Amino acid sequence: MYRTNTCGELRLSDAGSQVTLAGWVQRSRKMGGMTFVDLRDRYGITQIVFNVENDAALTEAANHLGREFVVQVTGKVAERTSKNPNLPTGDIEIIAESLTVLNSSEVPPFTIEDESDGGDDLRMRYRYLDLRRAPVRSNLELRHRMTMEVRRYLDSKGFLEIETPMLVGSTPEGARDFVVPSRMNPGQFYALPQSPQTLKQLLMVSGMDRYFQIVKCFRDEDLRADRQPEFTQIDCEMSFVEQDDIINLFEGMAKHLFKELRGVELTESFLRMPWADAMKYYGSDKPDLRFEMRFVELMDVLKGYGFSVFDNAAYIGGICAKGAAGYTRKQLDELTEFVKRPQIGAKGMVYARVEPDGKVKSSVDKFYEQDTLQKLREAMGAEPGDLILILSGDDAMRTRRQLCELRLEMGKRLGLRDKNKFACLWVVDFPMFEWSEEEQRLMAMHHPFTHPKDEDIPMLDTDPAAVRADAYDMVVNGVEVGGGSIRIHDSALQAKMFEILGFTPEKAQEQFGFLMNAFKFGAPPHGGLAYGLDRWVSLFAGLDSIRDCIAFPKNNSGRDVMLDAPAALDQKQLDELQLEIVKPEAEA
RNA sequence: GGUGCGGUAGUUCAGUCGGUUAGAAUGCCGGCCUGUCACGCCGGAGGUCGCGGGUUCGAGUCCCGUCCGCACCGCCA
Repeated sequence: MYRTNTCGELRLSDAGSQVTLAGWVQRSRKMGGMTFVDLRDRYGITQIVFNVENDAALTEAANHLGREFVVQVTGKVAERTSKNPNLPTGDIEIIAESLTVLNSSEVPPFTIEDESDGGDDLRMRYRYLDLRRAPVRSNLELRHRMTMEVRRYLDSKGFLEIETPMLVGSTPEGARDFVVPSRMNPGQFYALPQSPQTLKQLLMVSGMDRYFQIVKCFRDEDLRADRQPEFTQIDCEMSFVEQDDIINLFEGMAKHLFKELRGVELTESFLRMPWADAMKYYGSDKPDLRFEMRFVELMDVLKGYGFSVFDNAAYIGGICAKGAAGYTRKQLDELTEFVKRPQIGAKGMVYARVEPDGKVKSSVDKFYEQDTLQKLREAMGAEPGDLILILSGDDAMRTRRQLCELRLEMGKRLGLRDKNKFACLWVVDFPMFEWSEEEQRLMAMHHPFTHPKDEDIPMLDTDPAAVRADAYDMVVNGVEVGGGSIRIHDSALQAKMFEILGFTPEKAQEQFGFLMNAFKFGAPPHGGLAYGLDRWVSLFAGLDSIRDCIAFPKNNSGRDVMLDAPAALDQKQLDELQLEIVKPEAEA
């Protein structure tokens, strides 16, 4: 037996008992005649004490322990003469009687402590060491508890967890696929699923009725702090349901998770905001509602006074930052620089302070009389001490997106984006399509299996761009944590959808014939939703990047720096797969 | 595909206007120390300044290219 106890469980009540612990040497402190060793495992840290008065040879052995040595220690639990209130085990220590080095260790390349001295890249290279650190481990523990709670909740609602294949066919719509060559079918390729979308719909045709799966999905697109090429979805589908049924059930799950994992009791129903409102008032389909600061459109108020920037604008919008009238010229210049950054792209920013006496002082005072500025103040609902920030532009949608960035920045600066506050909502009534400049055609905004709103179906022929869908996203603190839709279950409507998306009937049959065929055999009305597990865990743990809750994540360029993948294949493997690497001419 | 920031000791970083032997902290090694828990004290070792080229009497520093990392835009049905 390697151990009788873990390094996290012994307390004062255990004093006097003989125990054996095993773990890693976190650190040792040599005091001359005595040596303290902090022994660490998954469960905590326990102090071991060696004393020359008890055993000189054993103490000498302890003095040669290095960081991260794996050791086994037997001894008596004793009350400490000086306790450490920072450790759960801080009231006791183990008076060592024997010491076995189970394995030595090289000096780790970074310190394995809560606050490591290692940079991201180095820690990823040695991720197995990084995972020894308590903060990283606790993220994985939270992730584990989350999947357990998801299974518990969905099982209680009658859901079946069913696995779907990882080797599937490539789909033309949507993200790029990771592809896998087939040795037995030379020249042909599987694709890894971007999501089990069509398969779960087929499970509904099979009568499975309530399905879920905690499943890896793969998308060969560029990465971000919140985007990995492989990520985990909580993928769900239900039959004989309307949008409200799905929203209610998964809102229930969200509340369950908040309660179990964060101890946050959410009693109110989540706000349901039409997509058009989200864009109009927040410039985003995933508004952060931890703070209000709604957009106010100011075309009627500010246009036509000779300020050409506004007079020529297709959109003028403002936000009101409560209590920020004291912003200095430097701070305002910083904000102007912020919105002018290339990735935001605004031309400039107009500001107006409401002074204690109610007068409005703006950066465009020479164009506007005080009574016009008072109309501005009224429109914005601004009070003395408030700061009004205004952006304008010749493209309403683009200007709203810029204003959205400014709003989020102001929210951050005013401390309104508290990681311990949670604002949940559903964004509903998404447009069915969006225009793709690159492809010069309509693309499905959600996916091509999404059911249009019944009342908008007639517009599929006349004005498809105006058609709304039975699609919904759950948004928490400005993060899209999940989304779904009611699906088309009628093969004729599905065929029409493909037609609008520019598929020929032959192409649609080739790519999605299996689905449309299945729909001919009694497909039930159905719909579903997928939650992004990594994003939920990041949200609950207050992480800046989903990498921190993934055991072995990829870096910014999609590489696994620990495994050094991806890598070239041996010629033998290439031959077997009948693949040929064509090098660029410059290299040949 | 694009933009920005970064790459100097094991690690995290500083390094002025281009100028002597490239520094600090921490870690590591050795010594001292019997109540530490970020122990303390003394001493020591440790550098391809990412790589290649250029400018210059002289480059960690300036220029060009390139590789790598991070953030973002495009992209992500």
